[in-house]
Amino acid sequence: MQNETGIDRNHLLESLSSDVHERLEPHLELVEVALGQVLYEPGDKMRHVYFPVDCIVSLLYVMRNGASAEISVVGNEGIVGISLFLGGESTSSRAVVQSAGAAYRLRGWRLVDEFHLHGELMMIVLRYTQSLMTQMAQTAVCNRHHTIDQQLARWLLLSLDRVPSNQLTMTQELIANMLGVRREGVTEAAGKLQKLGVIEYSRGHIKVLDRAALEKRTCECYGVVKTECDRLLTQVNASNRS
Amino acid sequence: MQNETGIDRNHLLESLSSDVHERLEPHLELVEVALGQVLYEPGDKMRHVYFPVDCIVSLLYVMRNGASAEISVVGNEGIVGISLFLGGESTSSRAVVQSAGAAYRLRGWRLVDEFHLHGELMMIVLRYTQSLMTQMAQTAVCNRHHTIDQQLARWLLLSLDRVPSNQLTMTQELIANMLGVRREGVTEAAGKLQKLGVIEYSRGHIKVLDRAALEKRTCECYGVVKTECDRLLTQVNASNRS
DNA sequence: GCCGCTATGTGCGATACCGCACAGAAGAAC
DNA sequence: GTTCTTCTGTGCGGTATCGCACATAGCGGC
Repeated sequence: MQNETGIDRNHLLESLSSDVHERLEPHLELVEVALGQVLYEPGDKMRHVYFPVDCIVSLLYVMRNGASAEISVVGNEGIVGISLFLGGESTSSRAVVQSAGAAYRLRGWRLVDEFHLHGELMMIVLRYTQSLMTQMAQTAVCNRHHTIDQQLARWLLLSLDRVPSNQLTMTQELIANMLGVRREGVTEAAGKLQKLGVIEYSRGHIKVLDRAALEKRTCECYGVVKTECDRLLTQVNASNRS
Repeated sequence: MQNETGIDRNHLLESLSSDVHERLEPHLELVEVALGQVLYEPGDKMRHVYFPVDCIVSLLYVMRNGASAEISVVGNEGIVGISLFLGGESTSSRAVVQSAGAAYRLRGWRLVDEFHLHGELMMIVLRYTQSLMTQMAQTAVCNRHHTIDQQLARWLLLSLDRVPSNQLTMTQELIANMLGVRREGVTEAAGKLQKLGVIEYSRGHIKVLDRAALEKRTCECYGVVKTECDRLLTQVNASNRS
């Protein structure tokens, strides 16, 4: 947390006042997580929570037949493992690293203890919980009503928002797993974007060249999620920054 | 809450210990809500929360073009208005009555105050929050991967679980709005079920004749939601029932 | 350079669902 | 009863996506 650049830190941790921060800091462990690493499986009792710094973690539901769908995504705006303080201790989805990078890790009970001290951390993580719910809701809507083209654009934007650069390391196969569609569908949609000069990609590396064009091609879902997250999370910062 | 039958009460309220219960009871107002009534619109600052008794409330997202999709459903196992204690105060979805009936209404700030007393009510509503998230997640998955037939079965089962009888008052048009599909699609799926003798319906009244058959025809989503809700909510009752 | 693996591109028939148009049928209004 | 409205049934062409098969291309290992 002594990082001076301000870009590769976790916003949730950042927004804590200094006393809470000092209580947690000794127990925060900076770890590297690898692409594809599973932070927990459905039903696993969680032992740690993670505060992503420059990694992205997807909450993914995997069906009995192996097909999957991304439920929501967590980056440096959030925290992985909220079911710990919600009281369920496990979820029905898998948390898998979608983009490798660093995260702060904390023993679950330390967060839960701090949560129950009933201070600002509680308010902050509850508001974050609501923003996650917004994301899940919009994922449901998007899955029902929008084309792969729109969903890919939404997915790229959501990922881009959680990463410091304009590059993603991600094969079309993996994106297809997240969106819950065929890989060929992603190939086609990505091909269109590349022809238009909006993105550029090759063998698992995607570079976004024209963010504004992506925003034009996506559905309203991205905007809804973005706006609601901003509302729920920046207000936290504002009210706690003294 | 002095109801002696035990069937038309709200489980969340029921599971509170007597002292919390006594604090809230004077402020609980038993109201009737009508089919189609909107409890709040996206962005509305919520003033009340509702504890359904024998009504069903859908959380529905309505797109700019008017198309819609149900995000989750709340019956006597839950509470409408959780964003109040989550801190957001409003959501991006609409809460609309899907099945008329009774609900206990409570001024929002009373619930929030009790929540911040940090007792069992907090634990209970947080666990309920997680069960709602499970439902949202599964809605997203189901929208992506399953047929209208399966989704209709899931929807009927989820509604049935929240109502004391085996009857629903609900036109195919409304079901279609919930599922986010064409009305004709629902007609076809419902027609199949009727031919098989699983349900019986006419002009807005649906009677479920063979629940087991419905469970066979639905996707895994129903089971996941049911199991997870039971886990999250009965444990609460158990731990608080002294 | 060559091999082999993984990532991406493409074509084709099948299908689930949509959008629309309209017909019948059950109640409600009168 | 007759009329009107609402709910349900059905058909048909269009399209997005699927499932599968296979072709091509970039890159690492040797």
